[in-house]
Amino acid sequence: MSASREDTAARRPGRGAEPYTLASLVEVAATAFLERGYDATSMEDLSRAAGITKSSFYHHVSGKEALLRGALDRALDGLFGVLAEPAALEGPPVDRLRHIVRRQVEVLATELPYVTLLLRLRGNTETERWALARRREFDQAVASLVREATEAGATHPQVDPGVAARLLSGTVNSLIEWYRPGRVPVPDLVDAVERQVFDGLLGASG
Amino acid sequence: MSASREDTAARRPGRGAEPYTLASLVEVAATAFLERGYDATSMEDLSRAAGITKSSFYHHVSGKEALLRGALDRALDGLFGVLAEPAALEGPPVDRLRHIVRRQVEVLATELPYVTLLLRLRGNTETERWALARRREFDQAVASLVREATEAGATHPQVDPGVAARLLSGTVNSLIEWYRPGRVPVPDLVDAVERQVFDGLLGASG
DNA sequence: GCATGCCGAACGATCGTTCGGTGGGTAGAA
DNA sequence: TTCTACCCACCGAACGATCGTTCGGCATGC
Repeated sequence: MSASREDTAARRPGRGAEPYTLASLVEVAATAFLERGYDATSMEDLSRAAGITKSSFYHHVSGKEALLRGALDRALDGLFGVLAEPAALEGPPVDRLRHIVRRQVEVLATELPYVTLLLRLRGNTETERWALARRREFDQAVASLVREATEAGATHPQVDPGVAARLLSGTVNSLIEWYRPGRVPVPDLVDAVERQVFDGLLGASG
Repeated sequence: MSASREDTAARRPGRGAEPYTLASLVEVAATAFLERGYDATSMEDLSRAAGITKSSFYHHVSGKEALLRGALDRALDGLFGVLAEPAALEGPPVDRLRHIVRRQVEVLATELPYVTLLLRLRGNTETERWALARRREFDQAVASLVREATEAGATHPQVDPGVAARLLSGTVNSLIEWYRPGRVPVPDLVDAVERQVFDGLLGASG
């Protein structure tokens, strides 16, 4: 019975506004980090974006690193969720790779601020290094698939599979540098990236 | 006779070590920025990397932003130098594009720390916004070439040329995320990127 | 009356930058 | 050669500003 505290979670604050949940503040933070960068964004900036003072902001969040951690968690959950999908686990390597690339583009577009934060990490703190390690796991899963596809004779034999995998990831991840919601429809983006990655600029399936 | 001061320029310091030129300190700084990021790198870090104290460091450099400016200048000079080469100005659009991509990879590999700094800018200061504007010029020159190639019927007609150009730049620029000198021979890298960009993973030229 | 959301003020730490001084080497006069 | 004046790379210490974070108090609603 002493655990009845959880039932009253997500209570409204005094005024009629929406409550400041951790997730909502992580969203605010990630959006700000996307524009100015993590280091260059102060807690003053974040609290102002949330509409409260800096000290009030600390009433809801334990610190700056917790916001980073929350955002990175969300990004990594999205990416690893793709790897767990049935179409990413069954079938010929090339088809599985194709599915992962398409879904990864969707995740990048949908979770843009979070994934951007993940891809810009430098590994300066323990939290950053932990996230970088998990991100490396994801990249290595994709690299393994590229290697399998190469061994199956589906790709350029002249290009080192490791290098090819890095260029593949680089192409997909470069979306964060220019894509912004609403400009290009996500389905069009998915198709464009798939063509560019598998067929190149010149095109093979004429 | 009061102008004879210039003749004694580039004099050696007391000890037999090499002098601290602006270019040499920019190199030290860019290397440090590459690892930890610009904001996260302190002047204390830089001076320690140069082997002198922070105050001595300021004897040779006017400030942190001057180091950034120097590094960005070097990166932009390298990139625009590629655009000025004869092979980038004459011939069919696709051939010119191919040459630019190949040379751009070489510049990225050769000037890695400087270009990395350029590609990670957020536009927080006036200097950063100036460099971003010049970088946009470069990207637009490449985008125009992609558009020309598309109009000549050399590329996928289904993909928007603007998106294709961004993916192209993204693929090339993603090198800074993983390439480090000595791991992969530059000529191999150039070939791999060219194939990936123009023919894709699957390959078109049998 | 008590918990909770909010705030102003201030904390210590660290940042980029400045300043006064010092020591060794050099050039010029004796 | 010796003396002297100067220059310049170098340094320790401290500056003001800003950072992330903490604390004590005020108001509101159950």
